[in-house]
Amino acid sequence: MRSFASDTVHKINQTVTVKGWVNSRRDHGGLIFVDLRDHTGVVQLVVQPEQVDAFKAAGELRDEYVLAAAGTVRERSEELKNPHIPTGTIEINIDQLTILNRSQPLPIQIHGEALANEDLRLKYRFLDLRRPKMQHMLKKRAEYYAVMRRYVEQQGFIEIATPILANSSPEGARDFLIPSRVHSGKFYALPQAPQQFKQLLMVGGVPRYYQLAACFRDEDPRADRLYGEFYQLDLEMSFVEDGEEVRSTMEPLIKQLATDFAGKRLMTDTIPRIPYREAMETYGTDKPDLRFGMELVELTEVLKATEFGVFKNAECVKAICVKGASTLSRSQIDSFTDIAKSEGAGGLAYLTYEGGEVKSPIAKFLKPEELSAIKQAMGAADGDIVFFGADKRQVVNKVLGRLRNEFATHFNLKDPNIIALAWIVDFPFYEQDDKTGKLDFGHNPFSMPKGGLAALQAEDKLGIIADQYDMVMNGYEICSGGVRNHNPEVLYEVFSVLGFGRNYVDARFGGMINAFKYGAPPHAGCAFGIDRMFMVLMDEDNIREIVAFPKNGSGVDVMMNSPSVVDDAQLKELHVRSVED
RNA sequence: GGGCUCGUAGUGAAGCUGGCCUAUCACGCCUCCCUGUCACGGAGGAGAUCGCCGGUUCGAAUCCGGUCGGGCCCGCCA
Repeated sequence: MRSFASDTVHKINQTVTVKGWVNSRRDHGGLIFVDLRDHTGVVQLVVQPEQVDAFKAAGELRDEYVLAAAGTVRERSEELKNPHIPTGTIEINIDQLTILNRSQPLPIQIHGEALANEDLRLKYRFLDLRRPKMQHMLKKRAEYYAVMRRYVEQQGFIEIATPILANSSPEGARDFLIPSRVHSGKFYALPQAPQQFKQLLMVGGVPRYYQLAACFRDEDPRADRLYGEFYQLDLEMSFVEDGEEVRSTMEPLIKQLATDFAGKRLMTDTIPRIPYREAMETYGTDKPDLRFGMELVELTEVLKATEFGVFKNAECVKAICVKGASTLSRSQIDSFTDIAKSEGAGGLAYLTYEGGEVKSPIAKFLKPEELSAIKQAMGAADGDIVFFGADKRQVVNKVLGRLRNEFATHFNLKDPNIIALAWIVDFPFYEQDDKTGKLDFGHNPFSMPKGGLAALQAEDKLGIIADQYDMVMNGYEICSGGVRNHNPEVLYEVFSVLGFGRNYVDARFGGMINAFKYGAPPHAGCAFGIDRMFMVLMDEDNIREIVAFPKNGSGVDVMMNSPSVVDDAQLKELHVRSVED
């Protein structure tokens, strides 16, 4: 009967068979130790020369050889116990040892601290996955899925699969296209999200739908964004007209994941709802990390009479107070200045509070009453530095928002044991392009404008609010959702504001809008980015660390060599011309 | 598409203000020794045209330009 490594500790004086990989071999000439590793851990095998065949086989072992070993579990004498491993109190005296398979010398080291380049790890992912940390990740991920499924099913959601071969959706991300063999010149697209299908399920009478849905987007990746494919916990509820119902339905799950599942503390038990504009003004971003304060403080009024040109000529002046920042060296401040410039700032003005006075290259340009008003508004004390942003409002928010984040990292304010959650609500329905001045959808064209048809008639289109909400976890957007627009007339109008006629809408979204004409119930939902949320819960800052087989940053699977060229015959069958043409 | 950054034995690092680099160290690999190790130890050995191409120079891992590849970021991600 086969035993796992970790179980053998409970089987003293029993005969066991263990199977696994050679973690290490210590050959003392007349006595050979083998650390055998399986998914449960490591156990020490002892091979004596008296067991002639086993001893001979043990002599041939190398790292990562695969073996089956049978023998008797013995308690080690006190001085031989190893407190560093869970099975260190026992060892297995081996009678029989079979080499099941051999391994070439490893291209990457899989134990120890020094990790190979990520690209090499991905090429040899099957070896990388043998590392205990990766084994733990895989197991934990399965548990994570189970927790989510259990919760949503308790809430009455039922899982329904939606098509993978779907339709191109021109308004969103770049599609992955699949040429149709049967219909020459036509294409399927892999779904960017099951958005339209899940809304159709609502029309189809499903009260609550969920799916651990694969989503496909051909956009350049980031550290927190996979290339190509990722998973969402996708949900939709019918007869819901208030997004609050969706938010309050899902909150307990996320809290449970943060606490019971990930073993962290919640920053606040009540999850704040922060309007988009407030988030932008207070944190300079719509995905604020709320584990720390350092909020943006408006100083435009305080400094409206200033004669300091940089502030005087700016549309907006704001600042953040960085506690204890006076320890920063000049060159460190310079590097933060570079960051500010990279976000569009002209420079980075600051006031240092030290020894009861203000030190700064700009202090002499400010009147004493201005300096004291700033100090008071910022709540600055000795040891702090106040950093300013003075520019167009949008630029100031962006620069200070970025700096807030960078300073928090620098001063270790991001406590990994805390999860800070927030709902960002009331997104603008439309946004204006900086350069072209053209209006476009801010978020999701399928969400309901607050106030419905009447609101869309408003003169100020930028003031129209979408019933749309995101959940933010420690500075990462982990969920996006909305109350959907289930009214065909309102939906046509939403596009009409941008100059798109009915024909346009019918052509692109005909499947869905047609359905809405046959008694669509009001509905709302959301989708959680499973991979990204898991990354945050597992304390990783690279999303590829928590995926078994991710593509690299160029969208290449370096292990399987995809994408790859295909035969001309295949292309011909799909009515696709080869690249040479 | 753009910006920044990295590329040195199988792996991870050092060297990189040009010459003493005939490129250093650790892990791994090979041979031999070793009966209580646990990342065993000991002796010896192999293994690198310093990503690639070009330039500057008496001389380039080192400086410059280009190129390829990785990473991070911007754009993009309804």
